[in-house]
Formats: sequence, C-alpha cells, structure tokens
Amino acid sequence: MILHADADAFLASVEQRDDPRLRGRPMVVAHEVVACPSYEARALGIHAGMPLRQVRRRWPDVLVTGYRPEAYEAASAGLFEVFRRFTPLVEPGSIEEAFLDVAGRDRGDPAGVAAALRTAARAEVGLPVSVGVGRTKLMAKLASRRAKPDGLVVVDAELETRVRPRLRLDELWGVGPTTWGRLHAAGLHVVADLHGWSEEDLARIVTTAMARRLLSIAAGTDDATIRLPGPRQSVSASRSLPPTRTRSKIEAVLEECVGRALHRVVALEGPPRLPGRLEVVVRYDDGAHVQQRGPLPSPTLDPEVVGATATQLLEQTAYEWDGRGVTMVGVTLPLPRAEPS
DNA sequence: TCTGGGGTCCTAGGACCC
DNA sequence: TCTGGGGTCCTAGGACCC
Repeated sequence: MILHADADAFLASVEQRDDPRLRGRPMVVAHEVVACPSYEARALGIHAGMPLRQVRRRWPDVLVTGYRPEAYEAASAGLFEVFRRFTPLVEPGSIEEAFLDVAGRDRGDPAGVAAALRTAARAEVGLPVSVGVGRTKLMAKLASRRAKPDGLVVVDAELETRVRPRLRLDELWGVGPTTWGRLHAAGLHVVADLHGWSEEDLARIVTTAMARRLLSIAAGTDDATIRLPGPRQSVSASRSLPPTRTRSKIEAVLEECVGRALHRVVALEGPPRLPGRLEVVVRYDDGAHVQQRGPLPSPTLDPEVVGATATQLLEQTAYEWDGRGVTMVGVTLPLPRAEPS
C-alpha cells in the first residue's frame, strides 16, 4: 500500500510550534499576501493568496508572522528523517509531503504504520501530519486530502471501488484548468464518463500522455510506483516588485536574483554543477510572462559572467519598449545532469 | 480568482548524424 | 548528388504542482 503523508498548514504549524503565543489562534504567515493561514484562520475565511491588507482590515486580531525559510527547511528535514525510518521508498512531493511505499514491510497493517508515522512526526518534529492510505498514489493522495486536518483516512479496496468512478476529473492530480476545460467541453466530468473511450479518441482532446493517464485511472491501473528523487534539475530565484519600468531598479533586482540562485547552486550537495545556460523571466502587471533563454559564454558560477548574460537576456525581453509595468523578474539556472565520474 | 517563490514533466520542432 | 528513413539531442513553450 501507498501512504501519502502531508503536513497540515506547514508554514503556520512551524510558527505555532515555535511560538506558544500563536497556538490555537488565527494567524497567518504572510509577506504582503498570505502564504499560509493556520486552521484557526481558515475557519474565519482567510485563504492563501489573500492580500495582507485585507486580512488586517477585516480581522484586526489575526496575528501575522513573516517567513523563516531556515526553520521550514529544518522542519522539512526532520519530517523526511521520520519518513525514511519507516521505509526507504520515499518520494518527496514538496518540502512538506511525500509518498511512501510500505507494502511488504514487516511493520503491521498499513493503517497501523500510518498511525505510528503520525505519532512520530508529532513527537519528534512537533508537527501535525495527515496521512492517506491507498492502493495507488492517486488514492493515497485523495485520502490524505480528506484526512486533513490532523487525521488519517484509509481507502481500502471496497471503498476504492465505490469512490473511483465518481471522482471528478478536476480533482485528479495533474488535471489543471486547461485540461479540465477541454474535458468538460467534451462532456467528460467524472472518471466513469471515460468508460468506452479509446486512447486515440481521448488524445484528440488532451495530450497523449494525459489521455493514457486518464484511461489508466479509469481502469484502476494508475501509478503505484515510488520514484526516488534524482539530482536537482534547476535552481531559480525571483522577486516581485511594485510595477515599474525603471531600468536601474529592474536590473538591481535581477542581479540580486542571480546572486541568490548562484548561492543555492554552490550550496548543493555533491560535486559542483556548473550551469551552461540561463533563463530570465519577466512578469508584467497584466500577469503575462515573457521569457528569454540563452547560453552562458562557458559553464560557470562567476556572478559577473552570469549577471552580464542575465542583463543581456533581460534586454532581449524588450521590457523597456513594452507599455506594461514589470512586476516580477527572475532567473533560472538549468543544471547539467550530474555525471558519475 | 490567484499572491509569491519555488519546482517538475511533457511535447513539438529543429539540428545533426548515419 | 539526391531522396527517404531513422535515431538522438537540444531548445522553446506549456501545463501543472506545492
């Protein structure tokens, strides 16, 4: 069986763990906008993405904390240490969630393992972790969603048989607004609607990979394989800013992003990995993104060289001649595959 | 109806080689 | 010299995730 373990309101829970005054109270982790509300804040109607100003106006008593990235990374490391003690087959989904394969482990029934894992995470890391148990990754993930907050849900074979055909397609992991729009337009709403469709026909509506995945979900043969994480493929840094077209400001923010990204590449474990290419992204005040990519003169971690290339790519976005204001700039450093040498 | 700051994966098309 | 077929690699652009 597959477990999906997911820390509840991760950022807010770390803050509440570290500051007793925040416990049991509506609070948010925010910087201009809400990144993570505590469950007490969610009960009021506060959600991620809400402007902080609005929160302060409507709920003056809600407590606000800033970000502490180091604390979140440490908490994440602690959680994964606990996970890996239960099984080496751990597939990270993000800093706060993972799939675990506990089949064939001599540790009792999966529900018992899941309960023990929740207890261990609470005792050792101090965080509430919800766990879903299912035959496939999809089932485990849906189960953990329903287990929140701080709960455990097991989807056994019988429940799966009843639930699977009725799943809404937009609930499925990997189906976003675009794909859902296409499926909906074709009259497909729940998994059972896929009955009788061939991959060929479905691939005329969505991509072939998506068609294949959807049909495997309908057939109950969807993914139950844990994939162990490989080396990181890219490192990026970005910063949003008030709408501007002032070149010096934008270039300064870009330089800062280059510095942060390079710093993080240097900090990666293992042999050094030198980026040979660079991507620069600009977001305008209407939400549109523009990207420019190009090679570095040679693979390097030299901030001067990377910064110069970044500035050139920034020029190539032609932001200065665009009427719109720039609200975000960022860089991505694609990393070469780490070669066993 | 989407903040901000991260990431991954898939697909199409072109270059290049045999 | 031209045509056709095949494979691989790289890049650009999206969609989606937390």
